[in-house]
Amino acid sequence: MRELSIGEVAQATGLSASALRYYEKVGLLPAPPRTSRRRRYDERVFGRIELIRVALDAGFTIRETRTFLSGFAADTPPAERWRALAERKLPEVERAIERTQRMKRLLESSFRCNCLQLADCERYLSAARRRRPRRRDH
Amino acid sequence: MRELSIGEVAQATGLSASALRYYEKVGLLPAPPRTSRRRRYDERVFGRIELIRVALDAGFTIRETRTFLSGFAADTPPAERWRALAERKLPEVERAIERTQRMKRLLESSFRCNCLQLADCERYLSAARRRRPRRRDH
DNA sequence: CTACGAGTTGAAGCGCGCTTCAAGTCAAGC
DNA sequence: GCTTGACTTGAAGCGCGCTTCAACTCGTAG
Repeated sequence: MRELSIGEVAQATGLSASALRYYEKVGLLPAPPRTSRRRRYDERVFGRIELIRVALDAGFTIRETRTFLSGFAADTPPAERWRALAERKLPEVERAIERTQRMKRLLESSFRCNCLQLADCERYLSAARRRRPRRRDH
Repeated sequence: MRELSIGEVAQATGLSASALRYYEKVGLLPAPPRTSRRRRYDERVFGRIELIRVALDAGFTIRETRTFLSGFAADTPPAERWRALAERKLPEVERAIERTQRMKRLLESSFRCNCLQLADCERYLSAARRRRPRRRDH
């Protein structure tokens, strides 16, 4: 079984060496054995990295990904662990979708005003504010 | 025309006083006159703040918002300036939408595997990697 | 006189996922 | 013996939009 340097793993996965070191530091990747301080990976690291990428691509933070990979309930099958974490994550992602869609709508539709100067917009909005109820949604 | 303290403006807009000071520092809000160092706003600040909120809500960064508010082409009407900036911003926001939607799909659909242990997933993925072409989309 | 509360400033901190830097280590090739 | 190049480490930096902090200044009320 061929051993790989960090550079080779980086090359093969498209990640940077510094990212791999970082993943190790934060506990996503197990620390591989070393030969005169240099990391020597074996091929199984690719599976692990794939898992990490899927989790991060799905929007999980490093911390959440670590929970998935090495956290609680090691006896529960991965698919079920994923489902549990995903269920908790979903609302957040859905809010993100809505937010970005709102942003798109705002970009496309806002400022139909005919003001010739920003100052006119400002005066108009200040005046409108006195007539309308104020709302903050955040 | 009533003068307002930073606290009153904060209260009325739902922003924090520190955010208002920050907006002033980065050039989104003009520096109001001061009475013994304290900011004294007049009502027109509300129009300005409304403009800022719309721009930030639409996804513009502080820098872009500043460009919109006080940047180039002061002779061009606001609506047109907005359109120009929005057009440049749209692709980015659309990418964000697609990204979050991909995240949602990943959360919902991934990990249909039947592995009982993560290690099984890892081995499976490492093996799959040897058989399939590798792709990195980022 | 004293205490309080709301304001002031510049600098530092935060969370996130890395990257970058400085300074060193090591093996192989010439 | 010297250079090269890939690696090592811990610490600091980044971009973003603020927040938080320490130390100070005022005006007013009691």
